[in-house]
Amino acid sequence: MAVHVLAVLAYKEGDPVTSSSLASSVNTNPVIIRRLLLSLKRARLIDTRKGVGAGSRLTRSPQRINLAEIYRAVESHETFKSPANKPNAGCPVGNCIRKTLDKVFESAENAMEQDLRKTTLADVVQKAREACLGATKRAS
Amino acid sequence: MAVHVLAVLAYKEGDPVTSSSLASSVNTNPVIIRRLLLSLKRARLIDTRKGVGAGSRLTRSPQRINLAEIYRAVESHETFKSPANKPNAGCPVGNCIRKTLDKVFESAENAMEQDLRKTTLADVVQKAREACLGATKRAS
DNA sequence: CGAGAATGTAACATTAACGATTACATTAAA
DNA sequence: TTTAATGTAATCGTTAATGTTACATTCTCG
Repeated sequence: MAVHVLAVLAYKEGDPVTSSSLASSVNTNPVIIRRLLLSLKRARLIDTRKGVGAGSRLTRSPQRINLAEIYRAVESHETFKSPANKPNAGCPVGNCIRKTLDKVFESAENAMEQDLRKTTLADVVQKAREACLGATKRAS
Repeated sequence: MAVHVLAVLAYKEGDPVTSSSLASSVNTNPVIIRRLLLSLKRARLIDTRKGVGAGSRLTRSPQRINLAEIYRAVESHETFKSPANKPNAGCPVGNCIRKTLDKVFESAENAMEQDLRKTTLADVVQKAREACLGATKRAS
């Protein structure tokens, strides 16, 4: 969803967009969007202004924003959360496996982010546009 | 958690282990374990026998089981599920972005699995053992 | 062959996370 | 000063995951 929102912002190229219009684009509630925008603002991906005629816009050009940044801004980094369940102290494996797995998972998440880094927001917008044209042509 | 269970199985090298003892190792309920074991059995990673003195064991040596296989067996492949929310038809971006993002995420997930493939169950067990020794030494 | 021990599985309760909704104080531009 | 927008809190519903209980089934051993 975060990507969707940013894609709309990229589409509007610099014009400030309100959370209400973003919400209607994603078919959800403005408050949900605002919470999302807060995360994005914390990550300095967008810029928000308050007041009449206000809204949000990107701080950089879409070519310079990659999906890994968006992922980091939004996700809670708990794709692989070890369960809060403390393992049985009597188990010779349980006690020591946690840290080992954490390392492995961190590496896996890094690999994923590396891959996401290859795609920019501009790429997404452009490909979406192409897909759209294809669909229109097919429908006509 | 799945990895934890399999690590215990690897530790016991071939001896059948009951879901009850696995459950007490992970500090959870036998039924949870049994549900997990079903997934693992479907993926042909383990072999379960019923009846007295029964239990589960690995079908292959731990050197020949990598974490990507375990991930595939257990995870629902919805790490990035696009929200069921249908986008607003009026939004020029929303209509066409879905498929584009799905492709990107699939690629990212593949990257992650590639990374997981580098670690075998045997690696995990061995590293956990080392971590354990270190902890013991530090405590003594 | 029968008893006991284990799995397979269904039904249901509990919990946590997320989205949705409502409400309201705050801010800033016109 | 008015008004449109954000920031934020409180609450509710839904869904998924876990936990729990229960029971039929299956297998092995005596």
